[in-house]
Amino acid sequence: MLVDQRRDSILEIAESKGYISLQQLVDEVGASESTIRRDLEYLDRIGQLKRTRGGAAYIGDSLTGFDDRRSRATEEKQRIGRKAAELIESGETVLFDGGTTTLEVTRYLNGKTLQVVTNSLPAANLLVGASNIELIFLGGYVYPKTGVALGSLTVEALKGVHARRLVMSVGGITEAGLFNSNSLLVETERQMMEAADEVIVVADSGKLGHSELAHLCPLDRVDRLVVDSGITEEWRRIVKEHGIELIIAT
Amino acid sequence: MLVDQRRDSILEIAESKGYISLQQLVDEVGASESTIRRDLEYLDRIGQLKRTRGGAAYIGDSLTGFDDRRSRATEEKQRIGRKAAELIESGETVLFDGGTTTLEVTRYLNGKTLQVVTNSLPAANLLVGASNIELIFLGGYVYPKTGVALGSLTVEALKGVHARRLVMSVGGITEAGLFNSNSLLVETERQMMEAADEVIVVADSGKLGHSELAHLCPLDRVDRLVVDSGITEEWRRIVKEHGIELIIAT
DNA sequence: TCCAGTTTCAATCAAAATCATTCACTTTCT
DNA sequence: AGAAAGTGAATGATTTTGATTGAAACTGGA
Repeated sequence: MLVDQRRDSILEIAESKGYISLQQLVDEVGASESTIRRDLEYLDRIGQLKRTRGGAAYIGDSLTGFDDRRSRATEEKQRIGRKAAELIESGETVLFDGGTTTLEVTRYLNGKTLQVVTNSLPAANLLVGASNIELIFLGGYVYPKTGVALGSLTVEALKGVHARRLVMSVGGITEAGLFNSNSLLVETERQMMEAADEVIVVADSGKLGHSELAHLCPLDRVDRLVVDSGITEEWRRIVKEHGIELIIAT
Repeated sequence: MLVDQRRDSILEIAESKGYISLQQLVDEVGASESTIRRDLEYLDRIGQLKRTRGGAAYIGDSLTGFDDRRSRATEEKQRIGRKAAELIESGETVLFDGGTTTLEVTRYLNGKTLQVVTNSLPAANLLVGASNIELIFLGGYVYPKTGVALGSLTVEALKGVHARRLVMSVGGITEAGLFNSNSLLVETERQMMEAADEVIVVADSGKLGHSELAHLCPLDRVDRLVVDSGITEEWRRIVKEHGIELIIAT
């Protein structure tokens, strides 16, 4: 086994368990104690591991902050994501905004050949490796909490873009329309709606009837709404009255 | 068997396995150890493989690509990164291009209050959480291998940007100037140089004397060069002759 | 607290693996 | 034929490895 190979496997084991004892590594990797010792020393020196007495601890990267949102996505959001992804066809250009529900949609694009335009750093991370996806990132001021690019740079970049569909999540929906918590975000999303032929809103049913700080647009700007089965009869009626195609993820 | 044929098959085997030992190659290819050795040396020199003791590692998008947690930077690159980070002062606006050495610089910005502009997805991931850093991402077509935004969208976005310093890595440096492997990348980097007052190039000493496909700019466009201590006497002289401040990371 | 027993560590060394270099031989092209 | 380039084997140098050793750091009981 090659040196780098061995060190990679040490890192992998360390990453999966968080902490790993030297003896355990000797057993699993199959090298001598001395060698493992030297490897740990090296990996500590280059800052990949923290050497401790009797073993080593993995140093998590700060960017894992995004990753653990994956686990926190509820089953509903996943179902909504899968259902919404079915609406997207190979060969299209699709716009994705930030938001955890939208992110779930990108997880289910597997295999589709797409041109994806997004201002969401987590979404970009998810898609950048995929060989069949051409990824265009909308630059701008990156909002620290959510990793979404916003502001005038983003709006300007959007003016040069046109897409078949926009997949968007919102903070709240009332009869007055869609809402979000941040006015910069709303400004960017408005421009996204301009740039897309069809607007698909993904939202869990808890968002219905809930309003937030900034008003985004009236309901009839939405073409399709993907929501979980918790939607009330009344809201089904309202949605239909506004000419929105209602898609329920079961 | 023809030379190129043999080298192709080496690459193929390396790609499929990620790592490959020299002995394994001797067995599978059927050439002598010396020949394989020479082939690996060649393939390393032209940047298709990374030669390691006992074998070689494939360079490319066989894995998820740029996932920086897995690809460990060498000690040299870390030292260069730390040294270059010292050149940056709180309160400044700094441009970072893609590249693994540049990425190392961003790791050592801790504590500094900065406005950071970058087209590198890995760099953005690293910095997005930092409370004292205002992050502006330059959008564009995201190049899958490296996670760097390139192309006309990026160039356009750069036209609206001005920064105190640019930190840039390159593929090769000769007396004719700086080189990189990708002409789209070069185009973007040229615009970055336009947008910055001071150009800092970070490179390990192996890049010196090495040329690549696309010519970026002549040497005298560089203000400072941060390099490891492996730099030869001759290159020290050349660098100084072109009025570049040489900074050696020890 | 102290002590004895245990675990872990750093340093050292010889064996093994890998490497760079050299050289004789073959092939290819002029 | 003769030069140039490629190949494979042999050589000694270098690096890595695994075992050994005594020192240092922990542990639990008195």
